[in-house]
Amino acid sequence: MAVSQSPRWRRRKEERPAEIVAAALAVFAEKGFAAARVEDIAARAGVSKGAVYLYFADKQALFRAVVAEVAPNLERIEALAAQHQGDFPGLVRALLPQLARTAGESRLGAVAKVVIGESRNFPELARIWHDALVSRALTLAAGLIARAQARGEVRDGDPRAYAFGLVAPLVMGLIWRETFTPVGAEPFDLLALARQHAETALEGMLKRRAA
Amino acid sequence: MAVSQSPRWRRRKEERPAEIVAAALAVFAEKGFAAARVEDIAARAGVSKGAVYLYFADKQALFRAVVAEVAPNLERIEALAAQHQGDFPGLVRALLPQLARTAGESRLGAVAKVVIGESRNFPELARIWHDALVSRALTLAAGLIARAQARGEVRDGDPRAYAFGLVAPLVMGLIWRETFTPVGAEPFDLLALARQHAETALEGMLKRRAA
DNA sequence: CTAAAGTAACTGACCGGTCATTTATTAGCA
DNA sequence: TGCTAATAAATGACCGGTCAGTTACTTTAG
Repeated sequence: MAVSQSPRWRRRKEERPAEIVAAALAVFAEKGFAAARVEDIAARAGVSKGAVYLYFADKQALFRAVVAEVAPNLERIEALAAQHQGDFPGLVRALLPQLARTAGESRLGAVAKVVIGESRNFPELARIWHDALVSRALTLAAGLIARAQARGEVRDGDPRAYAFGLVAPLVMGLIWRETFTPVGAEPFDLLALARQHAETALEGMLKRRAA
Repeated sequence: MAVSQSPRWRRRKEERPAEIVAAALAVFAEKGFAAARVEDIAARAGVSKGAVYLYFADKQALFRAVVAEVAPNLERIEALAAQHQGDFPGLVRALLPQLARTAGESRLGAVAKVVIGESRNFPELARIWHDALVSRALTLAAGLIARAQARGEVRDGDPRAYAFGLVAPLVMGLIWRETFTPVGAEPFDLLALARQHAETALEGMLKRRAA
């Protein structure tokens, strides 16, 4: 007999880590850090639990890899901001919707939710997330605003607070989507929110034009 | 001999529940729902683990009690809004800082963080929180805005989106305080944020006065 | 044939919830 | 007033289940 059985599994040293990280992202997003079972992550990656530990030292290392996977999405935004030529309103009108789109596509919001929820138990994760993403994004925005103030486009006021006011509704919308929409709350159209908020915020921040 | 020993414990049926809820609030805020140990809550309340189960059916019931404990803080705000006479700007200038103060004093932010973090595992909690607090607050704000629009004070636009833009920075600030400040991020002055944001948001939302 | 990729059974710790037992308090009675 | 029985508050040892991480073994592939 012995019809050449297809092997029960294959050795795929190269692609395993990425597959495991993708699976981990999904399971962490769904369950949070503590409640995510390594065995479920392994199963979703089509691998046994033991195999996960061939590539990652422990569960936290796995989560760090997930954060590293999601973080680069910010860079698209940073690039966009850096090469922008026009005035402040044009920048905001381009950036906010782009941010809404990027965040909507990636699982950024889901990971953010996990970080927020587990920050006290795993401060290390909160620090990584803060340094790699949140702080950078806020500094970027505050810098753009300060420059616009220097050019006389934007009113006086704490640039960090302005930056907060600019992005918080979007972040809030993301968290809303991850937290309340699944339990039956009315969903938000992130993109529409971003567009209306961009206009409102600009109206609030810009100096009145000389008539 | 028998020098009257002070008893090892006392029977205090009346005050136990409140004490246990207070302890639970602290421990949940610090650890999240899943990672909070009932035994730690009991210890902090000065009671054995078994005693907790004399007053609460299970861990979730305990969390529901915590939510019920924190929720009424919103009612002060609602009352303030209901009895307000003046115009929309006055209302916003009163409400936002008051919200910042109330939220700052109570452990509202801490509980919110827990709800966000565990919403997928305990959707029941998310639903309770949404119905008892978030939805009510948002509906309240949207209603006030819609009325101001009807009076011609506020520009056209989705009232819910405006409401989001109005409160999101504060909520974000709360979450920031609970999540990133403990790991060394620069803290925010919530009250100052509320004040500056109130002015900016008003400038953005109000119709231009006829000159 | 050998190295390393992968498996699966196993271990040890942890924790929510239970329950038989102990102890404070109250009521009843002389 | 002092003694005792009855009651219910509170304890803490324990059980059952879960799960991160380990390890002895099997399978693939050069």
